[in-house]
Amino acid sequence: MERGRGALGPALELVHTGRAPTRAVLTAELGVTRATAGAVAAELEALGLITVDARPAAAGSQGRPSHRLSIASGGPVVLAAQIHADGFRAALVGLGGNMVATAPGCMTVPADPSHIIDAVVEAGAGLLRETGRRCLGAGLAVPSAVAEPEGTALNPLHLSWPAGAPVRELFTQALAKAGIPGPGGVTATGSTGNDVNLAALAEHRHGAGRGSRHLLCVATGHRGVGGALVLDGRLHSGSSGLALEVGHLTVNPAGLPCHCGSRGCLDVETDPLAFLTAAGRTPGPEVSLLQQSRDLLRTEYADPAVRTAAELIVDRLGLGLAGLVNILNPDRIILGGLHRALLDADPERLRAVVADRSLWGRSGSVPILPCTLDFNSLIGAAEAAWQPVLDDPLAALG
Amino acid sequence: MERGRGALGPALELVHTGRAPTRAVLTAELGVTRATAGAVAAELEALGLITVDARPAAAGSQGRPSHRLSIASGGPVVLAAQIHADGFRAALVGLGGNMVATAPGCMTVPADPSHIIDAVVEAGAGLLRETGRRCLGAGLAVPSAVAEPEGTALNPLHLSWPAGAPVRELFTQALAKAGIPGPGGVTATGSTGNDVNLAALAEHRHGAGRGSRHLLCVATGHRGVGGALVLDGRLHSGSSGLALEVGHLTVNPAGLPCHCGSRGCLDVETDPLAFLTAAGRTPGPEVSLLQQSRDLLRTEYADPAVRTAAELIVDRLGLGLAGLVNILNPDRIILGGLHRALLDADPERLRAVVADRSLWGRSGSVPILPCTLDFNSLIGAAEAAWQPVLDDPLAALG
DNA sequence: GTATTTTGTTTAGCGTCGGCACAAAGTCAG
DNA sequence: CTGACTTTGTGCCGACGCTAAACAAAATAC
Repeated sequence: MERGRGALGPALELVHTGRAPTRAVLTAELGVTRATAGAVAAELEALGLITVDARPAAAGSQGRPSHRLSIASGGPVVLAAQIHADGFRAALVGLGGNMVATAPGCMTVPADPSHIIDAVVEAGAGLLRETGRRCLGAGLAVPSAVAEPEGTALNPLHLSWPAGAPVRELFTQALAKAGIPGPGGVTATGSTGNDVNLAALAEHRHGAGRGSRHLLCVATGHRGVGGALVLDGRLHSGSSGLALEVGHLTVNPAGLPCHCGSRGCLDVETDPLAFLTAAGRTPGPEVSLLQQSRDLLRTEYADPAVRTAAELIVDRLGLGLAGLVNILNPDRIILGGLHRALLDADPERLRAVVADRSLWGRSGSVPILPCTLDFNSLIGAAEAAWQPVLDDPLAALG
Repeated sequence: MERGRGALGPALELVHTGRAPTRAVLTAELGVTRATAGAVAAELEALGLITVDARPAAAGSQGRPSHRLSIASGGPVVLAAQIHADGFRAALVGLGGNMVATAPGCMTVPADPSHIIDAVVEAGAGLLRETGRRCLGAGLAVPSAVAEPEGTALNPLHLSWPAGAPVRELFTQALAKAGIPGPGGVTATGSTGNDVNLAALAEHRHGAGRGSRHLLCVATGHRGVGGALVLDGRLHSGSSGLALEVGHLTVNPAGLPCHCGSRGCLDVETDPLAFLTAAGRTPGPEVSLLQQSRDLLRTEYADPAVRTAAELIVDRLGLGLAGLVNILNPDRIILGGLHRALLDADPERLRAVVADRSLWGRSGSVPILPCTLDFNSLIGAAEAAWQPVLDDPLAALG
């Protein structure tokens, strides 16, 4: 009677990522019969996850007009949270990456991981109480490499946390304490992950990475460079969660010494501090280095010193990206943070450097694109939290 | 009636890789019921791919003794071939990596791709006539990067072929001309692939890589360094087959210039020529550089000059491997060619360098192992040819 | 107004697998 | 030797998830 259990997850993912506006394209995308696609859509609607419009959409073309599929409003949400150097953000996120509610965003120095994670979860619990929405899971992004499968933060550099803080365990405990219900009525087990990884996941699902099968994302925030790889729609974080540490590729053999023991690493040669220094500016303490760099690029790009500095950083970045292209052979590259701003400032130069310095650059260069979600690891944390539901909606909803 | 169609492929793969000696462990590995595992085994036996021993194996433990599953002798084979600088090899390979028949191995300079591929296929056709075995597919390894999905050899450096030679198309045409039957009675479409990639596949299925989920292989033959990555049992060759070009990581900033435009690349700093030069030896023309290097390591490692040279190369190699560990986070590394010999000469030094120079070396170092199949790309070509059968035995056998 | 095209639904049926009872073939304890 | 136990293998049935095919619906095309 109830058809389409195995295809339920893929179907939900298609609607979730906006790739299945109607049952007709759902049929085509899933490669199943119309009967199955119809049954799957009916099942997802019965679960309260999507809605099928009663009236057909505006026709225009020949044939019977199709009914629009959309994310159910008022449907379940997940708790997404992000911890950064100055505090945290928390939000409820529905399917389709819809922000349902956002907490004010506390600005405090997150000295003790346990305290701030408790606060994050409490903020989320407040949002859930206010909105009365059903919560199916929770995700947390931290600015640190996260070891798998333990879920410990190895280098929470900007947070003055102890290395190896058991972030996932703390998060799970806090969720249990706050009584946040998760899949199957049980208290949710939270997902946690490296923020660049999660931001890349967000770009893949809802941003510039949609449709890519081998997506490489590189970004620099305040200090250091982060990378992430999304293969066939799943984050590739290596055998223990520590892959894509791209910051220590050598891009300037005679360059600055790096804490890794080498010199001229991508990490220290292409971050905002390197750019500001190259442009001859002394960074001020008032706003972030990233903000100062962006402002400089926007307002003073005509200044030869600024332009030369930008080109220098672009050349180094291009060298690093070329190295990554040689190793990973992605079909798309998305840049965030300062790298995105540099790409915007002079797209052709960066693409030329990458094509020139990668081995197979001449036989087909990789598209290099700016991120479209501003590398939003909050959305990414939500994506990670939705993953179990996308994998098996029935099991996740009980 | 006939159960176990979906589990047929995974079951065959388990027997093929020697991980399912009996139906009982097949049950456990597949995560199905005994009924299903039994039906699957019966089906595979009916297809002539495996045999179930009539007599139970020696018991020893409590309970009903189990019957041994093994690869059917006299069963179907695939044609595997390898082209190298001095000629080619061709063989018939059964399931389980069993060499069934080997062609004498022509030693001629492969000037024209079309001619040598025709010769390879002719040799294979001869083997098939002699043995009368059924052929289910064919695979060819070439010492060059192979672009996907076109199947063209981009840098057949040692072969004096034109860059971009359509290897797969030539191979497929030659197979059709020779009338080599493939899956479903139709003429086989051949697989072709980069030889290091295929050798890595062989190591994963039948060698030191068995059971690894994130396997990195690095090897140097005569000149240059090749890499390959096997993720969850499938070769990862990137979006267009050009991934894992690991030869141009910088490992010696002040080093030799490389044809890629940089200097101090892994390619020119850790290959046999670099080793021989560092040891103060003038390479002779009689045997290959790889052979000379191996001999030197084996017979004169006591000589301080040789030992120092080896340590120098090991240090550079360790730096390159550490860079790859930072990016790929494999759970195992397998070395071949000279790199394998260097590992054998001083395992601890290489492991220490990698642990020290990789970011997370202290929190768990990667096992670095020598290859056990001598990086046999012939077996790897066979694995690639078997893949369709392993994916769907029924479809492949008609 | 009828034909055509495309979308959606209903019904029947089939293949694959799990569940369960049962049978088979060994070890173990006495 | 005998019976209890443990593990392996098989037969039967039903549930589930899909396809196939016929039918129905709603638009455009002429």
